[in-house]
Amino acid sequence: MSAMKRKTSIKEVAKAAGVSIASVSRVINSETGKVSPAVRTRVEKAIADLNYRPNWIGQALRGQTNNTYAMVISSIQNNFFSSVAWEIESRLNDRGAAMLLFNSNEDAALQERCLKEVRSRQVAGVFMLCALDSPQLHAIAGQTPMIFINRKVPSLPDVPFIGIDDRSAAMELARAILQEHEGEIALVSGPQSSATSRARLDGFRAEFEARNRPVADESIKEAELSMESGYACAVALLEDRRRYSAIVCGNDQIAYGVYRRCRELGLSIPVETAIYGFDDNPLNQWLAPWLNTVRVPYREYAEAAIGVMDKLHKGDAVGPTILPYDLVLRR
Amino acid sequence: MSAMKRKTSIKEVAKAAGVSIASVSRVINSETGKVSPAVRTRVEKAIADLNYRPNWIGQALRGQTNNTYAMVISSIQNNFFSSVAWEIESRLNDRGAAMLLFNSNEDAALQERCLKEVRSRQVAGVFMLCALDSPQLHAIAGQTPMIFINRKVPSLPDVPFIGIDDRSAAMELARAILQEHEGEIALVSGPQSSATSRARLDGFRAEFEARNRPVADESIKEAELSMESGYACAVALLEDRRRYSAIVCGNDQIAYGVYRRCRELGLSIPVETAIYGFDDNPLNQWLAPWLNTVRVPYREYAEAAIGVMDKLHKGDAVGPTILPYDLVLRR
DNA sequence: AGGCATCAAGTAAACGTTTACATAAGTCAA
DNA sequence: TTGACTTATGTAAACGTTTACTTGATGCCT
Repeated sequence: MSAMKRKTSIKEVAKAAGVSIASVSRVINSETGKVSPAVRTRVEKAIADLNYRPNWIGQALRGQTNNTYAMVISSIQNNFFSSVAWEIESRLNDRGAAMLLFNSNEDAALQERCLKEVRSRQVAGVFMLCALDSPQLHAIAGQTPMIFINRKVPSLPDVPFIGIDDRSAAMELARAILQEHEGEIALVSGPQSSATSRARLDGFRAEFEARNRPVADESIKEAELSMESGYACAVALLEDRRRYSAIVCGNDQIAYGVYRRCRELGLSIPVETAIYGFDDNPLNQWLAPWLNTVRVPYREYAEAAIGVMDKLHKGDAVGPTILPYDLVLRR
Repeated sequence: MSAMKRKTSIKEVAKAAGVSIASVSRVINSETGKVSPAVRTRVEKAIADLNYRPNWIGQALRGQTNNTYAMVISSIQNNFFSSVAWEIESRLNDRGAAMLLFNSNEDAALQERCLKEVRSRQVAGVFMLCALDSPQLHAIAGQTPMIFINRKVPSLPDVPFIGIDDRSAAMELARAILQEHEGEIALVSGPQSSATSRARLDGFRAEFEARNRPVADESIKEAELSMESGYACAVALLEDRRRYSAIVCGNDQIAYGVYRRCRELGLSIPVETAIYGFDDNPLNQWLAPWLNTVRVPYREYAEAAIGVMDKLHKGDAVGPTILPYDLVLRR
């Protein structure tokens, strides 16, 4: 085992084929017509014999574009996020690009560290899947093409955003909820530091109030974007036998946590208490048929993200991309 | 917006600080003592002023190590796999390394394409989370440190493997199942092209036969490692009112698909039919409390993977790492 | 035959680093 | 004062590519 063979370089291929490295390069980049058939075949044979693959680092250093993108994701545990990441990765791969994955874990310090790495690596573009506001984010903006997906950062209004209209989705869901439920309603929102969570909570409250059924303050909890935190909020919410006809959550992860607590308390879902989420993790149709939610078009997110990135590379100005959503009511 | 600023290079920092690029380099790599305090402060000021970050590509080209690893994962949809990937990513990040993520989607052609990319990029190491046998895999072995996680490739016995003893886990689970269920038992195994799936099926059958309760051929299906495929197998398995006391699946994803079909048929889980899986996706405790499974220690996988990678870099020979598992019976 | 395109192949510079080596300046002992 | 040693800094080569430019050969036109 021990020492690994040094990788073969273009020089060795050139020597083996008895040509200059320039010719090898020309063959690799298949500039048809710039090289004679005889040389081409000899070089191709040498490449095959030596099992040569061009060293990407050399290529990247020479040409200023390196075909590597960074994806900073706030929680790889979240099936919705990982689905978006995967869709983007697969499209990047289709064009011979690759994706560095970083998990910020919804932690500003960790995101800061990730972004420093990203900056060193001179990537061709950065996808921020739920970004937090932080200094390195500003350093990257204007230096590297960047896209915010699913959550915008208000202090960077010029960075292209891809998402849905969270406020009006929340309002539409709220209308459906009021229609369905006569009883009391609880809200477990996401962290108010996130623009997305704010917009959702805002939409819910606006609509509930407009219809004259405001939610009492003690029936509103602020969770983090995790199952654990959703669970903890549900524990608080459902203590002393208080019961709700519907519990509306800031996203699906929170809803999963709430679900667990309801199960523990023996509440029948969705008969006694209905649970509402947000995002529609693709897993729901398999594992959470009890969950009502808002379907966010993750495949279109990926499509749009790639399209916007291309435009940024061409130097075009790009505004926000607001995609349509669907209510998923599984009552 | 339009044109992005060219990134600042070491040369500009050197000019701004009025020193040579060598001095700047020395400051960056903080070789304490090799540079005078005066120069150090001037350089540090220039770095801060210009918001300079060393270009990783230059560093990588010069030193032969580039601090980037590749993770090729067979299904990012699978929460167990993505948890392992995440644990590894986080550990790599701790040491200032980064991880390229590729999704092979359990498709040999796609994996081939990913591995070609990997080879070009001259990564420091490759983590294969469920590999398929393929030519590029052999090209990488012996050229770049590589580790197989959760599934070995028999034709490459010298590549370090990290996993559990699938056969004996399956046997132990089979014993528990026989003890619990008097009625008929069905098997929905994973693809027999995978060594892991083979070992599991083998373990189940061996134990069932040893206890004189062999599974009938028509009660064994071979699924792919997806929820969809598990569903399709369950459709076939449960046609014409045939019913099972337990359905044993090759992994949790398959079990989710089986679960969906059982739900559609109105079977009460786990009373009428119990479902058994394998891996214990971390999501189970939240969303699939009905699932019995084998807990594979994903955190230890990551720990071990990093440790083995370090050893490979030192040139040490490494054998397989077999970790302990737990039965998770939620009856 | 001389001049001139056309074409294939080679030469060398450049990309941003690190680092072995050279140089210059300072310290100290004799 | 000189020689030897130490220390701080600068110079230049190297890493593996791509590509503008140069060279040399061939063919064609007049």
